[in-house]
Amino acid sequence: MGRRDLAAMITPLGRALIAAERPILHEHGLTMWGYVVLNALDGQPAGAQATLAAAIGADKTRIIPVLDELQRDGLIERQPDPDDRRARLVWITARGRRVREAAQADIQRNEERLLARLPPADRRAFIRALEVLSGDL
Amino acid sequence: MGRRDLAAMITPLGRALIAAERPILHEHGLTMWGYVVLNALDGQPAGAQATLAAAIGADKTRIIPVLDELQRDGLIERQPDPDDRRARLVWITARGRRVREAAQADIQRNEERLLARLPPADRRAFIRALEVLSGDL
DNA sequence: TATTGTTATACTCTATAACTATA
DNA sequence: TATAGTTATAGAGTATAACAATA
Repeated sequence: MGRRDLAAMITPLGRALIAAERPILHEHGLTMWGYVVLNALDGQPAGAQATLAAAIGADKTRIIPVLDELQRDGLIERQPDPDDRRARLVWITARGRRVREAAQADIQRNEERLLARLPPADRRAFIRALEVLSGDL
Repeated sequence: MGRRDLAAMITPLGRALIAAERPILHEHGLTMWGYVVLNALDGQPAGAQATLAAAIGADKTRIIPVLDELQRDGLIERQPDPDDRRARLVWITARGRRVREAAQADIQRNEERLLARLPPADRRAFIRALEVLSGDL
């Protein structure tokens, strides 16, 4: 009898990680999609909403309520593109960066507790493998 | 700048694996849930539907159409439990076992192509880590 | 009264279609 | 005519509520 299917191991693990993230994000006043958007915007120059949607693999209609909320909370800003007034440029604010970093610190602290169950070498190899395999999806 | 979040790497990877499985399962006449059910039943003694649902983390109502279809295709059988006639015992048939094994062989063959991108040591460590981390979810 | 399996209903998430304003 | 953003609608997937049979 061989190994279990990768998907059968990875999918529940991903689900568990998401479930663990949810309350942490909530403490920082973020939704999952809000956090994804902040991660995509941080370190990037201002771009159009369509560009952002494509970058995170979401429908353009999907992110609109997310952007509305992030803007209301002062974590991002939006402004019509002077070169093409159909488009709206989006960028992260200083406050958005701080919130994103604080949330990520808490999330990764929690993930470290899970990773602690692995021997150090396996743990480093696991991260390396994930970086490779999730490289170009 | 540190590593990416585990969930941010694992979730898209899981999604990609599921997407790759779908057409393979279709060739074997299986749905994703049907395959999950066959995997849960194989090697197990006949049990009640509620037990099965709990084992795969699904709602008891969720699996009913799945069981109907698997039974129609002769991959499982159902019979009222003589000791508690409210319950219906479910078990996999010989044909169900053959279909499950054939599907899994194709699925894992495909997964191996993905894993081939990793150095052999990392690849073994990755599987080991997944087995550990997905152990008790 | 509680539980198994079932069906019917409601809810959540996501994608598609339709609208506006610009190009 | 086509495209960016938006809104409204519809679809898929899932969970919740209600029911019949049995305990």
